[in-house]
Amino acid sequence: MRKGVLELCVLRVLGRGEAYASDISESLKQADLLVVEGTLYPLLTRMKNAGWLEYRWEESKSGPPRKYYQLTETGRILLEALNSEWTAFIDAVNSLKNS
Amino acid sequence: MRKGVLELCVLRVLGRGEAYASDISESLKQADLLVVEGTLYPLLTRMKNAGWLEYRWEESKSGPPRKYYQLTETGRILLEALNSEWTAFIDAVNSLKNS
DNA sequence: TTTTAGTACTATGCGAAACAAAGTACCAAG
DNA sequence: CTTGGTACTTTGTTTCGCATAGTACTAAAA
Repeated sequence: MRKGVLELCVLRVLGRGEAYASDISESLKQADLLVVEGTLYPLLTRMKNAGWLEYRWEESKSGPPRKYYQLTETGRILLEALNSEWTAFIDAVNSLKNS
Repeated sequence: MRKGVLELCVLRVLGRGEAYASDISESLKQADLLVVEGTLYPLLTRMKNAGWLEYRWEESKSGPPRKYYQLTETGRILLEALNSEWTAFIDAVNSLKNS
């Protein structure tokens, strides 16, 4: 059911500031949106390749270095666009209830 | 973005009474949800095979006979379940906005 | 009567997305 | 130097929306 909406979710999370995969995963989890590694990592790569995200490496004290992602200008514009699309979509689906 | 939600849409339309493919297509179109033949027919077949829908043939005066679909009991139960899932999902995604 | 147009359903194949599973690599503690 | 935890990568599978082409039935035009 959530297919295609995860992009919006990731954009919304990153709209609050930069984060690396585990941060994002944790945010989604707290919103009751469970996303597994095999979904999140390829998704982030796709979004980066599309020019919506960029990242910088940062060393970690407890493990390998992390990719900290943040929105690009394009990503910010897309976020606004998807926000509108999302509300329009909800309205469309909900208009089918009853009547 | 609408992946996996089309099922719910079709269930909602059929929740209002039996209909054949073109009826359903028209209802979705009026809700601003454009669905093409190549999507709708396989979807109806999948849902029928899953036991959520059943159909009866009816002759038409202007063309080949039509499959009039209606919800099965299983389909009605699923509709209720997906309605709940849908609102929960909306809440989850919207909880990511701001904060 | 044969052809054409419109409607309804079927069949095949493609591409993208979510996911599972296994693997690589880095670090710290024992 | 092995073990466990963390972070990212790679590969393959399944499902779903969609495009495309095809079959079949009816009615009206040529």
